[in-house]
Amino acid sequence: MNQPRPGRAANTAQRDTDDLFNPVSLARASQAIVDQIRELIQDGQLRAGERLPSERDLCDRFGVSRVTVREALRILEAGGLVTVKVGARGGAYITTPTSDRIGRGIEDYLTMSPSITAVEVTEARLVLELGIVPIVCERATEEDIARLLAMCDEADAAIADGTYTMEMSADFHIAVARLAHNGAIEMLLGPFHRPMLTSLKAAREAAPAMGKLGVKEHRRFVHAVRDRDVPKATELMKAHLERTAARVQRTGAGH
Amino acid sequence: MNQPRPGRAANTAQRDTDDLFNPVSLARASQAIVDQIRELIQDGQLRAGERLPSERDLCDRFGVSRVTVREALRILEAGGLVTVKVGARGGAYITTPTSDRIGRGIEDYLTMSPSITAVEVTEARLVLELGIVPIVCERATEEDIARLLAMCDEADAAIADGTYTMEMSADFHIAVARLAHNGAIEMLLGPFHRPMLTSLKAAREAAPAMGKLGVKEHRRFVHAVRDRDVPKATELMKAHLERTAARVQRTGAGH
DNA sequence: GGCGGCTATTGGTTAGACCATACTTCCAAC
DNA sequence: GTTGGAAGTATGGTCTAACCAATAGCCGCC
Repeated sequence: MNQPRPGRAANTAQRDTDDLFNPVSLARASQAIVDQIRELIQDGQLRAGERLPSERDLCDRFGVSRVTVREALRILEAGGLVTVKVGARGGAYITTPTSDRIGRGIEDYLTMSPSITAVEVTEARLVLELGIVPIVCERATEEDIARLLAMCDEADAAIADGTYTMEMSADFHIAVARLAHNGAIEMLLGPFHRPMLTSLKAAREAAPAMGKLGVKEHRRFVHAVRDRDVPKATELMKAHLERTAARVQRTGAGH
Repeated sequence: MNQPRPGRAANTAQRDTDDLFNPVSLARASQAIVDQIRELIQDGQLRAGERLPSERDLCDRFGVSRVTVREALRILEAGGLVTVKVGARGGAYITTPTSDRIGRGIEDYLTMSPSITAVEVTEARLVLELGIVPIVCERATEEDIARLLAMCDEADAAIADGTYTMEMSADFHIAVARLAHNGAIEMLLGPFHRPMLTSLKAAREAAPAMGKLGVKEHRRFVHAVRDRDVPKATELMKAHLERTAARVQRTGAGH
């Protein structure tokens, strides 16, 4: 187990004296590169918009092959830390993670983790959507409220047409979340809607009547927000969401 | 622009008849592979624990080189959808994303997105931590409460030693969140603590006194939970968090 | 019966090559 | 002079072929 150091490999910063329990191998050069670049970004030594050296340059600097550098870039790209462009003046540009990309990860987790039940997802959503009501009541501008009411009008029209969809309801809730004017909350709440939609679509018995009642509740909620009536808005939203939650529970925990 | 089909490349499922607007190149074979495998996972055709074919097998099946397959695997791995093991019987195993990995993404977003201020992060945390109080009061078992009290005891001891750290406070809050017995909430709340810690550490004037008061508040909160007194527990947690929030705000929005 | 080494499988990495893309430059035609 | 296109160049995307490293499982020796 302690031969004269076999191959190439930038792992296990080898120490000759056999002092006990030395760290045991980083294994995977690409990950080491990722860590290094990630740290540079977090330290602010690389800022959004800046361009990393070309892949071939990075090979020289890190002392690895292009394949390895490219794998590192793929990982960083998957994490939303860089975007890669082709062509002259192409390369890896530092970028700040978008809520979309992170949302995808959260959504994957909510959807695919077997330890997360639909009931839990619903509950978490309830915590978030109720929690923001006071903030929304405080910050919503007249334009914000007008926009929400317009959405209600559209929804009513869609119901009359028979073209109302669950997506429209989800859009309303997302629009409400946006009124908190808090990017962190928006990012957290966004990913909940697709999993909820699939849960609900599986359970859409009596959809038209449901939709009609839902829009009515939406509108009353907007009015409460307009009146800055936090308790009433909270109460309305709670009833609205719990009715939805009941439907999810009735359908069982399946995703 | 319509030569006899230049090279290899499995993109742009070429159609000879020039019917209008054919899809225009997937650009990046590795991404196409990722999409395919991701879909198989979401459809349930690949389940957690199952093993993908070896890289060399996948090359044959997808008709691409090993480099390309490996890039795809790196992306999937970064998203927490597979883990790759080396050696005989190694390979890519389907896994369900862990909250840790997703948390890393959220944390990156909270930390690095310039559009997210520390104030927003604090506010989002407040929404979550207050929102779960009723759930915690309902679900906390005697053992849960005993464990929280034990943490308070340890914290007191650490304060006496002068070894109390912000991490211990964060651990307490994480433990509380765990009592909601809701994986989704736990996943959302976890990532907040590291950004908060760095914000707070930057601002730790008068840390010792601070810590002492904090632990006292923790203990009173646990007592309220034990008594299933939702309003009181909420009130205590709110005061506790808002005191923290005030410190963050005083220090400015810097991350 | 248990232990140690062989072997096969499989991921990790390298090197060098070629193609596709997109920006730059420059020349020629109007 | 302006404009349009052609050549040049930098850069990512992919391929091939090979070797190294880690691991599980088998087999033979003691």
